[in-house]
Amino acid sequence: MNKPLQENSNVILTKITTINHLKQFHAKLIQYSLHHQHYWVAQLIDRCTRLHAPPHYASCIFNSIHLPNAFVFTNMIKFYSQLGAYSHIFNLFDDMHKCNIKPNACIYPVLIKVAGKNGLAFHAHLLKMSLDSDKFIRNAFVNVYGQYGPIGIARELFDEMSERNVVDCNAMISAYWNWKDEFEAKRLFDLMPEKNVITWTAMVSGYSKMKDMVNARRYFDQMPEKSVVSWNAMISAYAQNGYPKEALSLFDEMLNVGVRPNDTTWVAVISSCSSCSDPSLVESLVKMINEKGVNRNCFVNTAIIDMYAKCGSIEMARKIFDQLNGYRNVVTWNTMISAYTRVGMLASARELFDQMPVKNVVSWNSMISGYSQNGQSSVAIELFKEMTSKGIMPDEVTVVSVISACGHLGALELGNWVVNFISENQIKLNASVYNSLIFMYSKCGSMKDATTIFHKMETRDVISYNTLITGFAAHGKGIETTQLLQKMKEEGIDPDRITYVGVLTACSHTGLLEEGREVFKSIESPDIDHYACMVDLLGRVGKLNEAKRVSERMPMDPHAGIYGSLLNASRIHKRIDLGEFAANKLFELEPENSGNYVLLSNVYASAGRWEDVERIRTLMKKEGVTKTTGWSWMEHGGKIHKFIVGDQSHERSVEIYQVLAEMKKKLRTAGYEADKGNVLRDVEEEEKEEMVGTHSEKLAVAFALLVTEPGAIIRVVKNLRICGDCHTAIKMISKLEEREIIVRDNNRFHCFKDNLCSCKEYW
DNA sequence: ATAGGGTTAG
Repeated sequence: MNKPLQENSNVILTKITTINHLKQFHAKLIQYSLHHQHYWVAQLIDRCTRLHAPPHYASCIFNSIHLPNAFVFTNMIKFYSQLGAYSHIFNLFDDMHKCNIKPNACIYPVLIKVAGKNGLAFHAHLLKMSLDSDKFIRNAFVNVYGQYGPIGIARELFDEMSERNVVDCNAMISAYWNWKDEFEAKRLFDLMPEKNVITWTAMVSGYSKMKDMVNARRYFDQMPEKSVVSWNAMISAYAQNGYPKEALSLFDEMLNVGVRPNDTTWVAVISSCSSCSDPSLVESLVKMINEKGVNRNCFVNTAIIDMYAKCGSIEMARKIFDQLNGYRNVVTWNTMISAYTRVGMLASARELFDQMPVKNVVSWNSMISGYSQNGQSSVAIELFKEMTSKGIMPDEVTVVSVISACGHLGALELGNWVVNFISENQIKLNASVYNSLIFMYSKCGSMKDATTIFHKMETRDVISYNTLITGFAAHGKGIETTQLLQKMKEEGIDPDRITYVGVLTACSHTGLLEEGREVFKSIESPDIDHYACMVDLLGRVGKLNEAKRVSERMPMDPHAGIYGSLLNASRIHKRIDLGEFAANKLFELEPENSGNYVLLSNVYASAGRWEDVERIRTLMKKEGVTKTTGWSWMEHGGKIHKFIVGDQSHERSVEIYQVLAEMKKKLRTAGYEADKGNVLRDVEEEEKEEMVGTHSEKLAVAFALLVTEPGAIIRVVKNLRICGDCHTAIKMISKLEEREIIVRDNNRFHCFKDNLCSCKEYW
């Protein structure tokens, strides 16, 4: 019965389309005692490869045979090659030698593919064994060099071939596309005497890679015949280049002409659906998947998890994730981790991260960027340090997140360490890396370095411009931002809404009224943030009535930012009536934000109305509103130091309080008197409680004074809300000790020198 | 075939 079964085996095997079928078939083989035969074991393993069965299942089948032959070994190697499990493959190769099994020719292409970046060494090895003349092996090498480079060698091997068939030409075309050589790919395509469906599909995927949708579609439409793979290539082209709707409609067309989708099609379709963020679309797709009995391999399941996570149901995503126990790969884990970090559920993400059996660089990146994007920059940096200490090689994505985290913290020393690390380890510098560097340098106060990086770039994109513009805005350089706006238009880069927020903010902080008006007029459809910038600009230059009019006449409902600007302007220009109006609006919009009470009392203080200041203070106490305190951060010696009100936790606390006391003494002697009106001021209480209630920013400043040499620049970073007396204090210190002090107060820089502060308008 | 990155904010 063995013989006829083998003859029909192809028919039987192609009917196995799910892992459950495979298991049933395996049971049948055991029933007929055929499960020890080389032929059937090899076929089963091949099915495992095609169906993406879990590794333990395949290795269980493999281990059930006593002495595998070349066929079984080859298929098992193919299985591992799909998983990228290189160590397993080389172990199997060694085992073959130990068992004295001569590898047959068809194993070499598999091994060469797997050898990947080590292809060169492997090539030399095969040359020594004089195996390089085999045409399959040559073709495999064209593929390997085409993929990993140098492409010149691929071309040499291709040229040396005595006769080149379609398969060889296809390999070469794919190689050109891989190196984005559109010209050579097209030339070879035009030269080819005969082309097959694979040739045409390679052109579709090639143009898709270049994001050239017009040509991709042109070749797709011109194809004499289309396979499922051709349809997949075109659907994926749409999916990967940001046209999910087109991908889905092409999928409909595919179904209409009667082409049966395979696993790959489903993955592309599901991921298109993820980008549409349309829950009803998700429901109908899931229904279709269930009705059609789609083989839910690991890829399909992972795509489904991602789809649920991106379309709002993180619980559903987690439910499927839990059901896949034992059928997950590293991407499945990463998908779930990113699902959590995207919505800020860092604890859940971290739990999975710590639990996952195998991590890759993406796992680390997801977690690091998760922390960085959710305001936990220092944790991001900690995790990065852990990563490098474990010898895991960061890539360009890692450094982008870490540099951005350094920027948020103002951690310049650490940032420079990362820059050094990048050049030492030859990490690729792409636009994102450059952009993150521009961000970091401008956040750390060095517009010079930021500008240098900006000019170093070969091509700048809208984010490069936005980042630099925002940097100049924070440094009170208005003219520079309008010039950059001009320059980017000349370079053919369209400004977006963030560009305009940056330029308008800069105009506002520099008092460039007319320029700001011009810029605002040039915005096609200004959104609420642009209106907020205009209100801010008008308010700061003293045109308070016009500012209020703009807020009333704009086409959308004002948000807190608008009233915040009005309130701030009222403080600067001592307009009690408008201040009260804006504050009342803010109390309605943000009842939980205690900062608004403080702002209103500052308005009263600016006009010397101390009874009202006192009234607000009592009101705050009565309503149980407490000022939320934040940490102040600074960087010294590559380490981040943080301080909070009444902090005694710093290892140098005693010295810090001594410096603080000296600072006060000096200020007293110099005739400094505290600004009476500032509700944040607690000088008397501090003295009563022996400075336990000291503000975090004062502690940070004291620490900075302690650790830096006189005359050096002090860099105080992050969350420094330097108000009234602290501001005066720093100004006095800079004069007394002849130091330049740079202080960052959220997004603004204040340079204290010679009793001057370069950001005066802010106060 | 599925996963990860850079810019805004009173």
